[in-house]
Amino acid sequence: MNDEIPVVFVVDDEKAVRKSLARLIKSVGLNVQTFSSAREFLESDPSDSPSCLVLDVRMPGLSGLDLQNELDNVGYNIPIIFITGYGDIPMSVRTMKRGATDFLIKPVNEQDLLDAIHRAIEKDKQTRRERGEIRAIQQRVDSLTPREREVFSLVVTGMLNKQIAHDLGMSEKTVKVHRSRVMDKMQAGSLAELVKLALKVGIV
Amino acid sequence: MNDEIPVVFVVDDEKAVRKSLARLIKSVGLNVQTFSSAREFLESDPSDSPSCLVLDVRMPGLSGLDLQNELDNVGYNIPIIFITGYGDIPMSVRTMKRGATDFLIKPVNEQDLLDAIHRAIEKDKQTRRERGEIRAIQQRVDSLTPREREVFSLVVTGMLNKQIAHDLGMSEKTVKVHRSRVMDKMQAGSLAELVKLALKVGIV
DNA sequence: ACCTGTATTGCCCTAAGATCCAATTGAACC
DNA sequence: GGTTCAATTGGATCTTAGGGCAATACAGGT
Repeated sequence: MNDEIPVVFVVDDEKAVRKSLARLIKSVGLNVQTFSSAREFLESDPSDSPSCLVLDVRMPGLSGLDLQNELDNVGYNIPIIFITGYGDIPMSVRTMKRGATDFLIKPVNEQDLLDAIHRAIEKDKQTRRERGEIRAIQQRVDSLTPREREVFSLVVTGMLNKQIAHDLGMSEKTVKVHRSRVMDKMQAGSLAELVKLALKVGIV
Repeated sequence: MNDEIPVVFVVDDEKAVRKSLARLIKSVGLNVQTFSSAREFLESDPSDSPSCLVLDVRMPGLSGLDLQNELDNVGYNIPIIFITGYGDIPMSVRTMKRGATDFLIKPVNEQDLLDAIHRAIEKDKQTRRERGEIRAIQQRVDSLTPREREVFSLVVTGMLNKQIAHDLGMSEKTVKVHRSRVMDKMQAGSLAELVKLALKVGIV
């Protein structure tokens, strides 16, 4: 999934710009998908391969800024490279503070854009790697029963079985059984590993 | 140390700007220290209290951008708010990518600047908290003897005393002694806590 | 009624970790 | 030469953790 060919999404209302950007991006061996509006992009299917978004700031209908907000709201955080012909400093600063990876001005320097794209793709690969790992761990957590989850969260704070048993009002033996299942389901070979897994999914 | 009154450093070559910014910042109860050049700021003592830097981009001698680089190189990462009368988009983007917290244009809107300053101060407080914690943990690690450190790093991977003893060519008994000292010196009440400490200082 | 998953507990036994006491060796330092 | 510290090991004891086997209980679904 991560070794697929990266895709660059281009959203611009001018057909000539789309064509020229697509040609440039294809020339370095990357896949391209173009959209003539933010709406059109929002209605497309999220990509499974590493990707980034090259986005015109000013467009009829939803602007590039609107799209950035919208993607942020739905939690689809793809690296965004803005390109614009009219932007001002406050606009560029706002988008950068919201997490854009770059902000280029038209006419865009080809090498600058390609560099930005490569950085963005790398960044996306990295976040996909991390997310994938978190998801895998979270799935294991989800497979725990309610009781197992309780024991889990207390175990990783360093509490002894005895204390956990007292806290949850059960016998020490029961704690041991749950604890053992937790280690199994979480695929942890040791308490140390279990703690690391817990930290990665925020069960502190 | 963190509950001291925050300090805002102002670096601008124009005296009038310094005076006006200082007056504004003082008016909301913050301390101010002004500098007429980047050099002057670099030669001052780093602050112990939460602080941020309000920095003019264009100045004779070292520019604001140069100062940002220099501070980055020496690892003094104070939140920086740029202000400028002449800046362009690429410049603002470059500084933001390098970690500036804001980039405002002259004449600066007073409320915008104060908002930016408060955000920057909060950010600095946060990084100071985190750094302080890391430093405290690192000091404990530094108090470990070489052998204890070795045992430490193996313990937090989840290895058993027996395995550690074999790996390091010592008896299991010796491992236990080192391990016990590690728990003591690291002030960890349990293996779970020890693992958390190890992760915070990057001993994975 | 029957089966499954979850939760619970008891007893027993082994392995592992924690603690306390005690001792030896070598290197560094005064 | 004496002191201090790091590293090492042994023994004895106690506490924890983990696993096996067996059993009870309850809820939901077929």
